[in-house]
Amino acid sequence: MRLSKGYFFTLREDQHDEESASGNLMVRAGMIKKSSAGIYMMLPLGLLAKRKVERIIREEMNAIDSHELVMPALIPEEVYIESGRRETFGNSMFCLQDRFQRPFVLGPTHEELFASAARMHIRSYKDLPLSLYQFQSKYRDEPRPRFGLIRVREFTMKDAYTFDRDLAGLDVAYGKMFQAYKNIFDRLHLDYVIVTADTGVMGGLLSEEFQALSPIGEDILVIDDENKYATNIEVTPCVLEGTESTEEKRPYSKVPTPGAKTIEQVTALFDLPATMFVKTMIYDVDGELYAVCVRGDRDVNETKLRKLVGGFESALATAADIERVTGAPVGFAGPVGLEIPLLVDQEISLMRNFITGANEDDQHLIDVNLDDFPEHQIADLRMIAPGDRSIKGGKVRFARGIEVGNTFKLGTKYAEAMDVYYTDQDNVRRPVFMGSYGIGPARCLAAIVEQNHTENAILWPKEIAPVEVAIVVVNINNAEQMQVADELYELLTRQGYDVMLDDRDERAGVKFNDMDLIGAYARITLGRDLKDGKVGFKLLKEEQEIAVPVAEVAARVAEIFGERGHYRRDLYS
RNA sequence: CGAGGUGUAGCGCAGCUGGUAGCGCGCUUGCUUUGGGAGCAAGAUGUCGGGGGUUCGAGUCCCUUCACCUCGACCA
Repeated sequence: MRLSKGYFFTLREDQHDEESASGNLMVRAGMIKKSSAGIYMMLPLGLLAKRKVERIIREEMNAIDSHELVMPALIPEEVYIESGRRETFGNSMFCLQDRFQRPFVLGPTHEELFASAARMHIRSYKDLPLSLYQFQSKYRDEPRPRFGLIRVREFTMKDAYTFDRDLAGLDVAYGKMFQAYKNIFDRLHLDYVIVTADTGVMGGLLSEEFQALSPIGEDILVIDDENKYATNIEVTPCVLEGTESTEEKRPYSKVPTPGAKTIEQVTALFDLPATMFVKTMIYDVDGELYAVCVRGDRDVNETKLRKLVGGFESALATAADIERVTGAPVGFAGPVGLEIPLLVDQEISLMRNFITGANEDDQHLIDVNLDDFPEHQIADLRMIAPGDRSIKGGKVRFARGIEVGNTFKLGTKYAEAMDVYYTDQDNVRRPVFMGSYGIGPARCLAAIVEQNHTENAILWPKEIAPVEVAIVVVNINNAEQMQVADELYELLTRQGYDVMLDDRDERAGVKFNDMDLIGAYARITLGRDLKDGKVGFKLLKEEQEIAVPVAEVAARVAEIFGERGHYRRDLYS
C-alpha cells in the first residue's frame, strides 16, 4: 500500500481507555479502535495482520481434511433451548426479536448448528468421520470486557467440529486437531502451555486449553515442571498431604470475638496461624444454599463445588441468605448446627481442635472437631496453592495465561440432544461422537503483541507482520528517491511480498517511528546513500542498518522471507 | 451485579470559593528545515456526555440519566 493514498494514522500517546500494552500499541499503530465496550473496529492494518493469522489456521485446518463453511450468526433462540444451553449461557447471550417478536440470539458458539449440519449429511457409518470448520463472528455479553482484543463481546472465532462413530474415532480426530493446534501456535511464535481445563458450558469428556503465557492473563495455570503436567487452576485436584493430627480431641466451647469477621481479624485476635481455623462459606448454586468449609488460609474452588453438587451457576450467598441460614451476620458462620448441606474440604479431616464461627454474632467456637457436625460430605474443594504437590508428585508453580485456543471432547451429548445418529455395520442406530475446537485469531494477535513489544514498537514474528517490507522515502521532493522507491515497490509487490511505501510528506524521523510502531519487519530507506546507488536496509529487531546496492535489494528480501516470485492470490481468499 | 473513579477541541489533559473556555500534541496556511516524532509566524476547531433544577448568571452547585475506566464478582 502507498501511504499517501491509504487510510493510515498513528497516535503518539497512550489511550485513556486502553489499559493493556497490546491494546494501546494496536490502537496507536492504527490497527484497531474501540467502538464501544468490548467491541472494536478492525482497521486496514489490523485486518491484514488478522488475516495472516487466519491464513495459518486455514492452512492447518485444510491439511487435516477439515472443510470450511460459514454458519449464520443470527440464530433462533429455540436452537439453544433444544440443546439445553439457553439456560447455561444465561445472561451472556445477546438476545433480540424479529418484527413478529420471534426471539433470536447472536450465536456465542455453534455446536448446535454444526450438529444440525452434520445431521443433514450423516446417515451411515460410511459418512464418518467428518470435520468442519468456520470463521464466524461470535457474540458474548461479557460482564467485563477488557485488555483490548483479549476479552471482547464481538469477535471472530475459528471453530471446528469433528464427528465420529465412536470414542476411538473421536480420540483419533481429537489427536489430529490437537497436533494442528500445536502447529498453529508454533507458527504464531507464541510462548504457550497446554492445560487441562473445565468443560464448563460445553459439557463433555475433556477440555484442554492452549494458554499464551502473559502476566495479564486471566487464567491461572498450575504447572508441575518435573512431570510436564499443567492444569487450569479451576480443575486442579489437590493431593491430601500430611497425616492426621494426634492431638487429643477436646469438647468445643464458645468464646466472644467482638467484631472479628474476617480470618485476618480472627487470627490476630487469637494470635494463632490461619491454619488453625476453618472458615465456612455459604454459596448459592442454582438457587440452593450450601456451606463449604476450608482451612482458614485456603480459598474455595467454585468449579469443584459446582461439579460436586451438579450445578451450573454459583456465587457467594447474599448477606440476607447468610443471616437466614446461620442466624448470625456475615463473618460468623460455622459448621456446628447448620441445617443446610455441609461440604467439607478433605484437608480438614486431618485437623483437630480447630476454630470456627459460632453462627452467633461476635462469637467463635474453639476446639471443634469433625464429630461435632456429623452430617457432612468430605471432598476436594479448595484451590491448590503454589508449592503444593500435584497429583503427579512434583511441586507446582503458578503462571498466568491468555486462552488462545481450546479443544473439547464432547462425546455424544449434542448428538443426543440434537438427534445426530448414524447406522453402523450391524444396522444399529448410534449417536455420533463430537469434538469442538476453537481459536480466537484476534486474541492471538493481542497475545503475540503482549509477548513481543517494546514501549514504541510491535515486534511481529515474520509470518504475522502485516508489513514485511517498508520502503521509506526520506525526501519525497527528491525525484530520484521517489523513482527508485516506486520501482522497488512495484518489483517487491509483484514478487508477492507485503510492501508498504511511505511516500508521505513527513520528516524521516516521523516515518521511522511509525514503521517501528506498526512493526514493519524490514525497512528500506531511500536517502543519502542513493547517490552511490545504495539504500539503507534494516530489520526492526536489529540495531544496525546496512547499505545495500539497489540491484541486490530483491535478493536480500528473498533471503529473509523466502522466494515468492508470484502474487499470492490465495492470501486473502 | 457490588465498591470506587472519569466524561471539557481529533488525542492527552488543566479549569480554585459560580462571573463570557484554556494548555500540549495533532490540524490549516506561509517561510525555513530535511536520516529518528523539526523551527518561526499566522490561523481554524467546543451542543463542557444527555436531561432537569438552584441562581441575575452553571464546565463549576443539586437531582437524574447515559457512556467509559479501575478493583471485585462472573465467564469459554
